[in-house]
Amino acid sequence: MAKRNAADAAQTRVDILVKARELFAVQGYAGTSAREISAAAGVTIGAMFHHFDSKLHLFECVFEELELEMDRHAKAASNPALGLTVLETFLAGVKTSLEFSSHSDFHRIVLTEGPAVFGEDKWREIDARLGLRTVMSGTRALMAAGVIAEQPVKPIAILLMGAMNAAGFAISRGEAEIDGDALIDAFRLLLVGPHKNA
Amino acid sequence: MAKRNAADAAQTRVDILVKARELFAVQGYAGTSAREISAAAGVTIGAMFHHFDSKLHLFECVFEELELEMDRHAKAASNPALGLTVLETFLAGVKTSLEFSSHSDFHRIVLTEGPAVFGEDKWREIDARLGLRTVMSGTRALMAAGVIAEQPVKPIAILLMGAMNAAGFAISRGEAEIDGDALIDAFRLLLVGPHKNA
DNA sequence: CTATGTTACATAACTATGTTATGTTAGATG
DNA sequence: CATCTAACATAACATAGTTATGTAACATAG
Repeated sequence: MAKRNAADAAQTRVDILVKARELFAVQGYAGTSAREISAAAGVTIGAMFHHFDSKLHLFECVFEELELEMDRHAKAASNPALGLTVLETFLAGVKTSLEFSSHSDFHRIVLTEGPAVFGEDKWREIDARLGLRTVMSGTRALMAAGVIAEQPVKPIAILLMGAMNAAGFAISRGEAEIDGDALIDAFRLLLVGPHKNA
Repeated sequence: MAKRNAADAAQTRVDILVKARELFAVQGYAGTSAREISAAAGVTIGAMFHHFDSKLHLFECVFEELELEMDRHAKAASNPALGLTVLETFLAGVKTSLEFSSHSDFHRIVLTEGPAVFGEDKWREIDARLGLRTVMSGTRALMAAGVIAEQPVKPIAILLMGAMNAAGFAISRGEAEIDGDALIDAFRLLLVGPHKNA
């Protein structure tokens, strides 16, 4: 078969993206060959390279897709919900992002493969552009409410975002003693300090 | 030339390790070919594969070397120094580990390439075995001293270790507003909370 | 409706890579 | 001195990403 219509071609492209995502998520970037992806998608390598400039470009497209999904979830969660305190609103955002970080596709492709495939600088640039702004705004709210001490916002936001990422990693390991609630509790206590509880 | 003595062979092995470390640190694992390493070390590929089973094995050896260096530094810093408070002793440990995380070799090879090359599970296993115990013991000291709230130690230790890693990443980027002191200050305020200062 | 061009693929060749198989030689050992 | 083995070198191999080339269906112009 050769050229069908534009809709068919778009479908082929989607098929490739779907299979690439599945394989990258399980086997990683280096562990997945271009031929394996094209075979899984039911097309030839030539077709794949017709739709994507390179294997790296294909990975970028899968990566971006996951980023956009994450972004959608984060925006939904950062909605200043009904009657929650500043702290609990922040923690709700943390919990959502944390759940997302533990999605195996996102975790493997964005968090693990991303830095090695793109190089750190480029990856951090993307990560900061996407997530740090949200965390910084939440952090400012915490400071304004007196939950955390007044201080420059960026350093503390970096620490909190790092803690969130680490929590996502920890959850995805499925280790004993560690689950979302335990980490959220730890986050709450970390922010509130020992003086208000006990 | 062929077989010299055992000392010469050991030197050859070291030469390969040194060059592999340099190249992996700059170009990453996938971006560095075995032939490039052997050429840089002044040997043939055959010689390289005589000393190391595979490219992965060579990477493992470089990785382990960096881990041991880190371990040595961490132990030196966790020495309960003269007259420091529990908090300041903990922060001194944080600062040392943070400085190390910003070493480009360690950062690239252990923190960035490691997870992608080994896979996350194996990498986390190594990371936890090496670092988490130290952080947990420091965390216990903080709790005993009343600096942070009484709670299960592992979740909070995971968050703190994640924050430390993120701080190391941030520093290595050389971004404006961010340096070791700023992050240590943020760490101090995060632990102490708003109630003791101001 | 036919001619033409473009798009969407397929096939196959090219190069570089990790790896392995096969030498070859110098030093240790008996 | 004979032999064995360790320390290399050389070359072949399979697979990877990539590219060049071919081909057929569809859209469009006339």
